[in-house]
Amino acid sequence: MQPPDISESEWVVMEALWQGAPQTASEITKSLRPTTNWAENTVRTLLTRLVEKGALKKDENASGTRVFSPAVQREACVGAESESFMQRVFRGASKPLLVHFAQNAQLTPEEVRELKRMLDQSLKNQS
Amino acid sequence: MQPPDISESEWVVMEALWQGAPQTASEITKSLRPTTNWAENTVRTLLTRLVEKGALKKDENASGTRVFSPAVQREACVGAESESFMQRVFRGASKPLLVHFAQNAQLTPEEVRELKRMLDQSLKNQS
DNA sequence: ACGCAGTCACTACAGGTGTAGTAGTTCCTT
DNA sequence: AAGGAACTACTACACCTGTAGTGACTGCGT
Repeated sequence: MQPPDISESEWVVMEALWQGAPQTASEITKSLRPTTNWAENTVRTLLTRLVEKGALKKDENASGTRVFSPAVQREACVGAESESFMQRVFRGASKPLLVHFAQNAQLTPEEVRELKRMLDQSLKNQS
Repeated sequence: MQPPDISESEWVVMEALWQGAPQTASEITKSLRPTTNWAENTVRTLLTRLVEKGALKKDENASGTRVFSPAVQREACVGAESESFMQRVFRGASKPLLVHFAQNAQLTPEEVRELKRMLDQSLKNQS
């Protein structure tokens, strides 16, 4: 079960549900309103499409209202998107990608230390 | 002049031209054939769209055949794509992004050393 | 002079996306 | 019981994308 392809607007909805599920359509709409200003029907359309794609599951709560929850893990989707992005823009090469982001990120010394530790770790786990 | 939005197939064509320009439509088609197997008309459509978007310029060579060259720099497009990817998938946070790719990349010890150097550099240049 | 190969601008068409609108059902309120 | 709010499934529609096909023009080889 590869994670399905999730479009930009759909990501916004998924994020809301990864942050807390299950939620009803109107709860999601309300929580997104400040940032997106989408009509409720827009959110509903996205929800429907995400269910069709298998990214969400639909259920009913005690009062008979539909509620939605993720059917795929955020990590899996992040992985898939990242992979396809790396292929497209960096021709699949992770080093140039890391170079690019390392140069453009404004990291604190603390974050740099942590990343360097992770890089060392990644060597060890490579066995 | 922000770099225009370039779709997945369009990237393939752009890469060919970033690698060497100017080129005619049939030259590009031939050089892409092994990997994409696209009909020449497919490539021509992509070229036309890229010219419309302002990503390519069209010109004529000595024998009157149209030739194409990039009108935007690869670096600019990579930057724009990277930014939008980071926003969408990592909510704009570069550290989690770097963590993700640092963990998943299979880097050689040499590459790790180099990256660590770059991270240090990025701290200094931040001033 | 004719036909074939290359080139070109147009057109095509289905599936995905962004962004809703409509119309029907249901339940709560007055 | 009637009106309105919430919910739902459908429908709409324009633009982007992937992937070509058509028909016209042209210059080269015979």
